[in-house]
Amino acid sequence: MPELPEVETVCRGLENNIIGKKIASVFISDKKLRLPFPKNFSTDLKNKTIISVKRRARYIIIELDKELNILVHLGMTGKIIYQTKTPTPSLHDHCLISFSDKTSIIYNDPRRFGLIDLVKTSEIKNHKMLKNLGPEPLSKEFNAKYLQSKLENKQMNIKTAMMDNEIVVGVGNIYINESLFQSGISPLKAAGSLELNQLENLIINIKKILKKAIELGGSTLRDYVNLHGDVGGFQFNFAVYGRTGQKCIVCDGIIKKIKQNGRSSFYCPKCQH
DNA sequence: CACTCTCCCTGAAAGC
DNA sequence: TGCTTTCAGGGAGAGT
Repeated sequence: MPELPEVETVCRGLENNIIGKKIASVFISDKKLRLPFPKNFSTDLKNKTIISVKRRARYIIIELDKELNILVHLGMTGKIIYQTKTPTPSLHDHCLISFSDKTSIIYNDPRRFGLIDLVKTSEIKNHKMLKNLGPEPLSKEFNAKYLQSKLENKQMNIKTAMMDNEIVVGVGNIYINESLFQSGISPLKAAGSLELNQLENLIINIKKILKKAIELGGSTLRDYVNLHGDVGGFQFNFAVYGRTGQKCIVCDGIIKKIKQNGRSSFYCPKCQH
């Protein structure tokens, strides 16, 4: 499941491989992703050149010439695969962009939770999916004072609050579970009840974990983009995620699994308070 | 306004 | 073994 580090990895891979290339042809499937493909998608893209690849939250923004941008969200199961030979669309391939040098990128997404849209440069900031997003987790803007101001008086549990994209973007289920564990904070704790130093600690751990994951993702970047379309050697050793019933790695507590707002939370009841 | 629930979707895994 | 059920989860929008 692509969380922010994976999206960042994909962006860097695209940056290294498709900048300056000219789009020769575009194929789209007849199935719709979270939203249908924009009208005239294929014809609008034809003969455009890739200028840059950027990321905002978990969205990939592929900038083209003529003030046009492809907005991509990988959802749960979306993948972008770069190929140097002419591909034929296979199962769950929903968008295939071929360049004039015969290379291509393929968007594959079995569950179709992903999203592909076309946005004018002047309209990016006001795009429905982007306009209400909070700060990037690795930015200076995401600090304890800021977080305290957003969480004060909130009764909602801290875990759910941290997954709210208006508070901070790109902190998915796995990473918030791990970050709360590293911070010794129970996912059940009311968001507004945390002390400033606890928030500081939580933020440090979120940044640390995300950075580490990006580093690991980055190290296998070449494989990811060019060969298999999956993250090969990228392994994160989770302390709590998916470890229901197993022993805590720091005390003799047993990892517990609960549901919060329809999402699984994993924590050690003995060392997270 | 604050918060929770539902839905979208397929495939892997668990249950029977 | 094979069928059925559950679960996974990002994010918008509906519901309370």
